[in-house]
Parts: sequence; C-alpha cells; structure tokens
Amino acid sequence: MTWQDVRDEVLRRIRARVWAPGDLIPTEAALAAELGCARATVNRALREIAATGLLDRRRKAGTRVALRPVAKAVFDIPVMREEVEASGRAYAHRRLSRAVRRAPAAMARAIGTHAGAEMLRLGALHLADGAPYALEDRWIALGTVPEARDEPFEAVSANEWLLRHAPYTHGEIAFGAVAADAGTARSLDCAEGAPLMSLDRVTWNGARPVTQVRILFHAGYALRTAL
Amino acid sequence: MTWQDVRDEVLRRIRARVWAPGDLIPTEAALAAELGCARATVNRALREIAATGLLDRRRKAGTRVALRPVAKAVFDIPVMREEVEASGRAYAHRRLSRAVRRAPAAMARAIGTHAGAEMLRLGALHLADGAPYALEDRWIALGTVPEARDEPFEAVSANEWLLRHAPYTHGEIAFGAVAADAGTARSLDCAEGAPLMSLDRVTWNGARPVTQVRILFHAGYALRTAL
DNA sequence: AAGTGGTCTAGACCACGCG
DNA sequence: GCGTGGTCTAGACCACTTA
Repeated sequence: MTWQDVRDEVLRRIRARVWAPGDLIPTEAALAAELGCARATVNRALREIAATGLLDRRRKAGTRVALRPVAKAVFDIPVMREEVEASGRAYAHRRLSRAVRRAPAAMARAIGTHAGAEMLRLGALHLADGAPYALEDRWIALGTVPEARDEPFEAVSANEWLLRHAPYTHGEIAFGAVAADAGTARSLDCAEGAPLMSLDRVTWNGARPVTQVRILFHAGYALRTAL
Repeated sequence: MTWQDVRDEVLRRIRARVWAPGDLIPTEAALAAELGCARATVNRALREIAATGLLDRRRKAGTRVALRPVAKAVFDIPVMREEVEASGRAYAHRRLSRAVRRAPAAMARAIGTHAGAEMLRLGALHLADGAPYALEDRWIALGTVPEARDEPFEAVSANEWLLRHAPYTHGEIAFGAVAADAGTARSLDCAEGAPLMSLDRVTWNGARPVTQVRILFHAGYALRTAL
C-alpha cells in the first residue's frame, strides 16, 4: 500500500459518493488500520489531495470532502526561451530600447519605491522562428540591482540575467486581456485593437523592489494546463 | 529543526549563491547530518522546494539548483460564486438559454465524442451586485450525464450542479484573450471589440466527455496570484 | 479537556538511472 | 554496480481547535 494507492482509493470513494461533499471522512488512524498501512502514509495521501482543494483538513475538526471544491491548477509561468524551444521553434530575443529613467508616480506606488527613484527601462521583443512572440516592457530598480546599469541586455535577455543576478523572495503576477495599441500592433504584427493576453509581474527581494514587467503576447496566445 | 526550518535554510543558501544555479547540493543524508535532523525531514523540505521549480532532483544524479527556474504558480480556477462573494459582493446567476442540440463537428472533435451526439447547451450570465461578471456558454454531454436533461438550471448554476452530480477524472483548461462580439458586448455591458479574458474548459470522466464550457469575463478582469 | 491532524525520528528497503 | 532519492514503518510528541 503506497501513498499513491491510498490517494487513489480515497479519490475513488469521493467520486463514487461513498463520501459525499461535506462529509467527514475517517481519521488518519482509522484509514491506516482499514487499509493496512502506516498513519504517515495516509497522511501523505490526504495531504496531497487537500493540496488540490478536494479535501478540507483541520485539526480536531477532522477531514471533510470539500463542499465546493476550489479547483486549483498549476501553471508554468512562461519563460520565453523554454516555451518557444519546447514547441520546436528557434528562440531569439531583440532589445528594442534601453534607458535610465526616474520612476513615474504610478509605478512607484505599484512596486513600493519612492517616485523619482532611478530605474532601468528596457523594451524587448521575443521571437519564435523569427515571428513575434511577445513584447516586453520592463523596469529594473537600480537601487536594488545596481549591476544592471552596466549590462547591455543585448545578448542575454533581462529575464535570464535577473534570474542569475537578482534573487527575489516574493512577487505577484496577473494575467489579463488588453487591446493592441498602434505601436504594439506593429511590433507583434497584428491588427490594432486586437485582443492580446497580458502578463504583469512584480518581484521584491525582502522589502526592496526588484523588477516590474509587462508582457504582451502575440494574438492567439493561450495559457494552458491539465486538470 | 522542522522541515520548514530546513526549507528556509536551503532557500537562504540558494539566494545567497552559496549554491549557485547548476550546482549539485549535498545529499539528503549529508544535510541531515549537518543540520542535525532526520533524513525524512530534509526530504520533505527538498521535495517542497523542488515542487516550486527551484531545485531539480533525480535519483542517483542528486539534487541541483535549477539552471533556469521554471516558475510555477498555483491559480485558483474561478468558481464564480466564491470569487464574487470573496470580494464582498452579492452573487447571482441568470439562465439565458437552454436547448438540446446535436454536437457540431468541431465540438465533437474537441471533446472526443461523435458528431451529432445529443448535448444540452446552456447560456448563462453571472452577476456581482447585479453587474455582469461573466458570460457562460456550456455544452453538457447527455450521453454521459443523462440526468441533466431533467434539470432546468435556473436556481442552481450548471457548474454547481455538475460538481455534485457529474464527477470528472481529468480535464483541460486554457485562458486566452478575445474580442467581444455584439451579443457579448450587450450581455457584459462593454464596448463591441473590447478585449476580454476567456476561459475554456473541457472535462472527461474516464473516456467519456462530461462538459465543455467557454466563459468570457467582464472587461478588466484579471487572473492573479502571489509568487 | 480531548481529539485530530502535523511533524519528527531512526531504520529499512526499493527503484531508478548514471557511469 | 551502486549511489541517490522515494517511500514505508512504528512510535512518539506537539499544536491547534472545538466541544
């Protein structure tokens, strides 16, 4: 009886409505005895299921089948090179612009720095087999990552450079839909006003802002995963 | 030394570049000895870190700091009622249409049923404090879920009903961006051509298709998570 | 106060996959 | 072949939460 076996058996009972949504299921000790394995094995199995949202576990209260399973899905955050190469195409990266700027007020608020702080602004285009894949508009906090000032970001993409040189402790990410403006349409070779997926990401290292980036994907891009 | 302590110490060393990307880190046994805890504790910690993509683990090859960390993020799949109520607004649901139809060829291909199979097609609008929140276009496979034929889906939303009556074993989900057509714009109270987030989901119970749904969110909707 | 999940330990065996 | 991670076990103590 491996923990995977226990997990599958528990899932089977949930799906077969042996344990209906809202029901309290047996304790770890009881299941271990019934299935003939150690309590730790049952614990591992139930912990994995709870992580998918199908079970609610609370000390003393026990384990219940979730009333309304909050489906959770793990998405791989796009790392351009991987994503493009995984599809069998050649990845390339072109720097469009590079300038040291003072943080506009809105950005300062968003990342928690003071307005006017020095930042490096980078524009870049990601390509798959030469075709536009995504357009990137990035701000790097020079107060946190001063070495970025001396990096041209031509051969190496900002994303890959930052992964190696600027660790972060936490961040936020959001996907949305936006209409392509004229410049974006030109870069991504799509119609002006075309609906595009956008990705906004902000990362911090402790209390210090590291980078803020907005990526606009080519028309037709979708974020996919299995359930 | 709890597994969280071990995890934090390992993360600290990765961030401090004690172990640089690509480096082989000590074995579980070595770390357990160094940190003064059981190997199982180290295993749990490393397993958790590996799940976030920061470590690569392979038997015999050992554990390495990921060269290009594939960031993974867990998103809660929107369950309308929860999402709306979590924001402090009142949830409501309005059925727009209901009809038994034969599966069009494109849909049959997508979900793996035969063209012409009987399906229940439902249109619905989800509301938050009376304002349009999302527009739903759903097809339910009557061959797999015959009970759906007798359900009006007026009081209960299709999503909530299916969660209780039609278990699924696996599925696919995709987020994209689309432009609002005239009908959608009217339903969601936005401009025609406005960029909207779309969610497409297909689920199966074993080899049998259960349901296919496309949801279009109100303009400005974004899918968010913390890193 | 007591029951339940959360975790640690020490030891063991196994399976995979480099060399 | 053999080193490394993957997992199981049996027992123990702890922490949280609810009754």
